[in-house]
Amino acid sequence: MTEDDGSMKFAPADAAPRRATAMDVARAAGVSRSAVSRAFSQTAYLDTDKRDHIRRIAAEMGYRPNALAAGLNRTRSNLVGIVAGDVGNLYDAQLLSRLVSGLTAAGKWPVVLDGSVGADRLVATDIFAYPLDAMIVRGGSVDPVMVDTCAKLHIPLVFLGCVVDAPAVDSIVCRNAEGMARIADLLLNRGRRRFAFLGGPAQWASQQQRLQGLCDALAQAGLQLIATESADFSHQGGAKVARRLLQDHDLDALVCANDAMAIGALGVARHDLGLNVPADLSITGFDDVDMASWPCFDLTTACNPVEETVAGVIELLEARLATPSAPSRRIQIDAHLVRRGTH
Amino acid sequence: MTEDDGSMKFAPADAAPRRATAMDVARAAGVSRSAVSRAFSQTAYLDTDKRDHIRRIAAEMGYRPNALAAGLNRTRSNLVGIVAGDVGNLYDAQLLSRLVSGLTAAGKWPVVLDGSVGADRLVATDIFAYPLDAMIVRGGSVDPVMVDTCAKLHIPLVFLGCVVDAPAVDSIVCRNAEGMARIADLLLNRGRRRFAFLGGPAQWASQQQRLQGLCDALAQAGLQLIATESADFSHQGGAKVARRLLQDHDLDALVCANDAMAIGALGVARHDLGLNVPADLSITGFDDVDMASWPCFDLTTACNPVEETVAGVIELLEARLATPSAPSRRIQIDAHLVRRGTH
DNA sequence: CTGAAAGCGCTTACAG
DNA sequence: CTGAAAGCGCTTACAG
Repeated sequence: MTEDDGSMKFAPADAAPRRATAMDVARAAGVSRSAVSRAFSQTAYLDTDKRDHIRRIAAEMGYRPNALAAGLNRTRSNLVGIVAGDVGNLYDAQLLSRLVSGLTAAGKWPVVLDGSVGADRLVATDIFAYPLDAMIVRGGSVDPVMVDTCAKLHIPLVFLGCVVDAPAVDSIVCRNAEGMARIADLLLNRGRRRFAFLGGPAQWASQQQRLQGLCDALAQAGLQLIATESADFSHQGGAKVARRLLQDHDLDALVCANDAMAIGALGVARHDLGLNVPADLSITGFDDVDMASWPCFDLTTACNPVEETVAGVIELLEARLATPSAPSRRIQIDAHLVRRGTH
Repeated sequence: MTEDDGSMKFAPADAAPRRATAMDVARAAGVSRSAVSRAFSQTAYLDTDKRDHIRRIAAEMGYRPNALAAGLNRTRSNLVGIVAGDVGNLYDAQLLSRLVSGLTAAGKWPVVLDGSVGADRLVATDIFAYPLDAMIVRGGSVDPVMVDTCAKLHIPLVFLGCVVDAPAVDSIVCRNAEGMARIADLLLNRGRRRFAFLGGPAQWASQQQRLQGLCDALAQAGLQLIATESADFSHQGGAKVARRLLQDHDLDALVCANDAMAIGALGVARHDLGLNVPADLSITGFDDVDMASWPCFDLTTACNPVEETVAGVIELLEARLATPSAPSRRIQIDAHLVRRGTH
């Protein structure tokens, strides 16, 4: 009964309205489809007046060249996958956030994937149906199935947190052992002798390196760890295991594999066990997340610098895209000591 | 000099190796391109043996249908933009993380954008060149330019944190005023009378509603706020402004607009000013981030439930995609009281 | 300087 | 049941 009836046959109410295409703009502007395409190209020749005219009409119609269609003709999609780490982990959350900003600034669009589902399931999803320019994986251990899948699809990989030896796979890692040795030396110089290590999950390469760095530094001083236990890198897990360690052993230094667990341990030591940190006991972290500097924690830790890491990822990415066949690279980042109030 | 010389003319070392296409698989399997396409379609007819044969060869070659090319023929790209909030903010970080998981589970791939650059700049980027199925915006206030841009491109919008009245734009918000009234009632019942409000940036709709809810509840008790100040929703900002408020006024209740600021205020009150919380002073937050439940904080707050919010976003999204022309919807989420140790 | 045409990799009516 | 062809929206040699 309305005036729309005629057209409704062709455009039912529930159809998604179509986005304007170059053809639509060409018709509206009275030019060819090619001219519209050229109006949005940096390199193509087109009369300035004509270009302005086309762009004005396009703006009115809300037209933008469809990147998916354009991508078919190009070699790049500008889409980059990020397999996020455990975002409950504060360091991983900060890293992800900065990575998103860094990639955006580099002209790439980050498609964020939930790494907690595991590589097997990830590989089975249709994210690999998209011609990603690269995949960035944050994780503590290598996923061979991920490496294989990306290799077959010619998707360059950047691993963030562990080293992978495969063609077109680059890595960026922290010098964990050296960072931990700095912490150990600080504590040894302060006179600490009874050390325990509160570690993370064993499959994390960084966890093993941090433990190794600690053990080596202690060995040089003729000491060894009194106890070693593992938690899940979380605040809660750290608190729980720290309680056991502190109750079962007479310690003067509790070295934790990351800040979140150290902060959990700090709460247990001070509030539950009534220990005086740092008078009776040193507690240290690793990473230097934002929270470590809060006055209520003031945590002594080793800084795993996020900005530098992200800059490294971007550098690896751009080099790899420029030269797909280049040999694999590994960037190592120094973790410097951050002396605060808990050692 | 090597046997490869002949082919190198056509494939220079630095060209990105090409991904296998349906044509490549067709040749290898001795079938038509159409057959390959059908082998990967749920609905198309294809002899079972032939399908198995094609899929086996495809697996060997690492072939997957290119989603970008397929997307040209479909109405959906399965790409969804997320304009992330301030990820330094713990609540926003949790929300983003859960949103990524929720969208992935719903078969959508989240492209994460850095909201801190501002809508004007975002709209100018070429992310809108991609035919996004939808855009999810986390933010405290409306960006008209974002709404206009999405409308022209027929990209449905979901606002998360403020209500927008425009066609094909849905919203999901917390019942901020009611949540804050619950906190106020709790404190009034406990006998508090001298209230101050530590708010967030004025342009955030949620901030205004939280303030309003507090004022109304106080008015009903014949009271009004002694002081109101604003910070930036951060821990550090909250600490700084809380110090001023507590030094300048004789308060028995400091109501904060979010948890991060409340935790900052808690540190200042207890450690710097030597106040006894909750004996002398109540401090409350809003959101109930993970950290609020840590024993060292044990913050009384109102829970702004992340899971429920994410479920609501997904529901709005799916309904909108199913019926693009449906009237705009608004979902409201209840913020329930979480009584802990700081009131 | 600009239009018509071919091609990017896929899907899907259309014939057979 | 399956192949050849048209079309999705774009870019870019190729002619003019």
